[in-house]
Amino acid sequence: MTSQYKASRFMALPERPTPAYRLSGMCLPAPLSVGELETFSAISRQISPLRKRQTLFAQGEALKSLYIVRCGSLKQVYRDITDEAHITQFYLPGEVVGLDAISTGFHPGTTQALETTSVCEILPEALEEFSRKEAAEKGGNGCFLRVMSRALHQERMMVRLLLNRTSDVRLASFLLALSTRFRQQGYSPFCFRLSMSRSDIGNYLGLAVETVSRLLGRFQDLGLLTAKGREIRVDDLDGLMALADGRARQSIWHAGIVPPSSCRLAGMPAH
Amino acid sequence: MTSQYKASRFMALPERPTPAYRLSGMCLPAPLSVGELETFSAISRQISPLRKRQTLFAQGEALKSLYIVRCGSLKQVYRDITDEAHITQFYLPGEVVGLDAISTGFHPGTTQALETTSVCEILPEALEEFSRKEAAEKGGNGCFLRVMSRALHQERMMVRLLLNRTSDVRLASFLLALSTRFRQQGYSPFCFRLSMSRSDIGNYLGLAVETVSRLLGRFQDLGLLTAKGREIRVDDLDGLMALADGRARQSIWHAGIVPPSSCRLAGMPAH
DNA sequence: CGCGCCGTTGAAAGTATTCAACAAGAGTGG
DNA sequence: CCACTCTTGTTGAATACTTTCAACGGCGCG
Repeated sequence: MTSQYKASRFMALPERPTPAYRLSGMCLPAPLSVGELETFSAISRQISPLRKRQTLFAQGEALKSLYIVRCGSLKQVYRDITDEAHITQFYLPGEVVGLDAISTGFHPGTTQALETTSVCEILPEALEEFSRKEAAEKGGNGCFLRVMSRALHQERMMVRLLLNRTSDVRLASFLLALSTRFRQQGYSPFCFRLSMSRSDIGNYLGLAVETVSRLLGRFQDLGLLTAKGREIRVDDLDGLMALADGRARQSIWHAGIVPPSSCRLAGMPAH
Repeated sequence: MTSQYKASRFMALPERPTPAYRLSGMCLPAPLSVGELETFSAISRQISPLRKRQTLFAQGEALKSLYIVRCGSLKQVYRDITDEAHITQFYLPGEVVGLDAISTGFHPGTTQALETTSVCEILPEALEEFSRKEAAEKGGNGCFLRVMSRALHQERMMVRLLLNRTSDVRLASFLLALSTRFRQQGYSPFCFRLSMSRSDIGNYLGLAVETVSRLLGRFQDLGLLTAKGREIRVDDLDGLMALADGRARQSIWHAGIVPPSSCRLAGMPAH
């Protein structure tokens, strides 16, 4: 492990690429950076908020616009020929929705609000105009391409995360990704509310609902977090990260139930 | 099955999007269409062939160019902090290599030839020039964006394929994808040679080597194919598809060993 | 208030991995 | 060209992990 590079936690830095990847926290797409968000905001317009369960677009619908999530969250569901539904992505604030429809011009999956959600619409005309200008100025490596490339990279990391990893690593990674996202949005990374059901999480991570439930219970026993319905409080972030990175000593089922370290609640609001 | 896109069996058609997805065969990226290939050939130049095991670029290297595979095959390996290697993609002829490096400007994984392989280089200057022209003509939905979007979509399908599916479905899908690719390249879809080891396949599909080996043996017992080392002969394409689509009657381990249907070798050269 | 969905828990079953041993092939050097 | 060695592939047995099935409590919504 060559050491010439310092590992940034979740993402290679442009100036100094991470030579090896940390999988934890790769469970969700990264939001746009502040600069990108500004860029896109300039060419987007807000549309009326979606209510819970309302769809932004349905599978098979023609691509009209791309969207950026402002607040709230959505899930994207691909339905296959056996009529099974697969949740392929959760979209949180700052994320671009609809990129996977560009190739065919039709949305490959239904996208649906998990709670009251507001999104901005990027009209195709505005995007074209923007691309034209951008291309003229900077050549092919536009902002938009970078966003797509990042999505591709992250989807690849997701595959690897889900593929060889055990259920506990997957769930820990997912929770960490959420925690990171909440921090980025200025919310507490320790206390948050899941907008998706256990069943959605299980579907997304390729686990049975029962497994998700059991794991949450087990995480709680281990003092990693406190879960009450959809409210999550992270009690031991380091422990959760160790688990997600595969650095955990052993299977969580064999681990004795350790009393939580005294410092774990430091600085946290009691919920 | 029109068409403009040959792989319509696995891909939504622009005129009539498939409302629901068939996962089988989604194990590999689709090659460029004939039109796209022409477009990119115009701005690319051939470089000297890579020998087996030679790398095109290493993880962490700066993105210099994109590449299109002409003949042969490569594997892309991401190495994570625990020093585990994950094969994220096999690149076959017609596929664009390096898209996932655009976001950071550095290659997230090492890409290495599995056999003697020749690739074309798309120089960044040429690509920029091309993008500029394309944007000026058609706006933002350029050829290049479509290629990226397709890659994203396929990576997503890959996740779903690998996530809930059993090992037999995964391997059958992978073999079918290969078969399809060989047909598209004008080779026999029934007889081909795997350029990757069992271990590579297992890594890519998230299975232990032993499992891959056992499954190939079992497929053979079931009369689906004949495997001799890395030479594969598909004996029952429909059966393999049924398996990949999850339409198979039951677990392959419980299925009795059926004598192969009489027509299964029709039109096939004895190898 | 009742119904349906969501979440939890236990027990049984299945599926894939790990470990171990061995066979076969490819590459290397004498 | 052959012997040697290391990698690749195969097979069996034991183990581990996750799912499935089943039952039940709770909550929200009509």
